[in-house]
Amino acid sequence: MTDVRVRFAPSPTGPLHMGGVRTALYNKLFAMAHGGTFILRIEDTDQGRFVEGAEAYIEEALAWCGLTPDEGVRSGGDCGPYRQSERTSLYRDAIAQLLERGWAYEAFDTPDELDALRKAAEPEVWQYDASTRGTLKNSLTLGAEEVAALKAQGAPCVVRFKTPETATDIQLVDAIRGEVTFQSNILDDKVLMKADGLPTYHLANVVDDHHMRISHVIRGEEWLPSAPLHVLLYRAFGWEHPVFAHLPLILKPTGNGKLSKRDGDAGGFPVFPIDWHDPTSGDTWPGYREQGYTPEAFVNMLLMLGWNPGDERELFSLQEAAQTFSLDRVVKSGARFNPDKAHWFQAQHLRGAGPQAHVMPLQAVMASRGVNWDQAQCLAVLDMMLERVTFLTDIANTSWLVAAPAQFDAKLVRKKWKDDTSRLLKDLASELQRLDIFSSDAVEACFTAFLEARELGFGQVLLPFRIALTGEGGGPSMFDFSAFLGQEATLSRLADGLAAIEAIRSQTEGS
RNA sequence: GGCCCGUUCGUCUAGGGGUUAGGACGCCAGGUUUUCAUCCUGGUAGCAGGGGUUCAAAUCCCCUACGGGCUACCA
Repeated sequence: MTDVRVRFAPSPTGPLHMGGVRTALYNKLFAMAHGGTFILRIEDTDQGRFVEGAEAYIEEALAWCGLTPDEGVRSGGDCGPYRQSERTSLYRDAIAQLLERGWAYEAFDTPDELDALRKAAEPEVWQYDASTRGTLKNSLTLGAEEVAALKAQGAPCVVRFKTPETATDIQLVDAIRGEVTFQSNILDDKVLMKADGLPTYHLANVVDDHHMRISHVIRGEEWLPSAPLHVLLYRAFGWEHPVFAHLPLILKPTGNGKLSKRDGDAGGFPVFPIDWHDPTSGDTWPGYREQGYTPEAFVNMLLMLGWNPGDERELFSLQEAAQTFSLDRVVKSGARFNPDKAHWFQAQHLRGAGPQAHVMPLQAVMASRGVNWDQAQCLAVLDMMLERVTFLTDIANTSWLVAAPAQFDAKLVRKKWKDDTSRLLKDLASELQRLDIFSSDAVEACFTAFLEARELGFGQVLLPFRIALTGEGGGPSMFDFSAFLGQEATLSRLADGLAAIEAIRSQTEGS
């Protein structure tokens, strides 16, 4: 096999969304699996839709996901420049070649004129194609002098592809879908070069893929309809076309259609890998990174949305995935995105990495909230909490970890408190006060002895103890948590908690 | 409208002529746990419909329906 070279070619018209990230992922994985090269090419030929910051966003998002390109604007490489706006001479040469060989022609029809034609034809669909081009203003119908005159006047001019008049089948073998056939006569004469002198996607794409020696074009299904045009273009140039693989789309979790950026709002999930600050509206769109997802979890979730290894494994690192990834195991149908499953992947990756792995990140998260825990404290908290949370931020949001509870679950208090409960906890407090070493084991031993001496069950004292210290009925081992708080804080929380709870109880009785 | 792609539990999917149609998420139940969560065990639920081909069809073919994409001087 020739060298595998694949590219991800987004256009900097806005933030990359998760569908785009998945396309990049599959490209990267395919390159990794074959010892190939993953290229990032910026398709910035539409100056009208250019968005400031979008290119930087793309690079940063890919980097966060671990999908760093081997070649690209930042990474460099032999086939640069990697921005299409910097490759215009290549496209001009290509156009000259096509014009010379009769595969393209110049057209002078204005957008308004074409719009009018389309309007007039309604409800039929009007196309600029082999059947209509003979009646329009182009270098095929106009004389050479007239064309020259128009150009001399500076009349706007585009170059269109001259689709073959004779209807033939255009067949291509898609690596995911198998054989796909199109009738050539349904194709229209696509604009290859716009009036501003910049190429359209079709031209730039084919020219760059050829010059960058791309072996496999792995892209979204939305490109399948233009694949026959691309095949024709390769033929016109006399180039061999790469292998095509059209990926299924990611669909909305509910309702119809492909996932779009507005869906996140309604569904309460991010659509973008990292936060996007829209420079024109000033809006911020949430990203998976800022939601607390680890890149490994995010990428794993994306991986399984349209691909599977053929066995029952679901949890993969990038390297593991690269070892089994293949295009023929990509699913053909669109995949509805499921936020619940994204959650599950995150929880799996969080726990799978173990407490130690999250010490520094947790320390940073806490610091950003004004809580300065040392590494030992972070580790202790992770040991207690990792299996109870999905995100590290869930820990930061657990307020009783940092401060005595401001709220107590009144219903729970009413249910669990007997008349002697507070008395018991006060007795327990004096026992705890006597401890010289306040470790988890020591607290547990003290507790057990306390219960045995009074012939009490765990539930009668432990749950009230928990409620007094956390305000809630669930959470980690109270022995661990007491040790984490330390003797002084434990006792003061207990005393304050009891006071607050007594207030609740007397209120309840009074009403 | 036209062209192209697709359709297995609610969702992601395995299965490609003979399977009790498998797994995962979710949900429900039980167990473990001082509690919650984790974990374990079990349950729930599916081949879009109709015609063929075949001894035999989720699987191959055709039609229909439905879903999706494209149909710009956007990518």
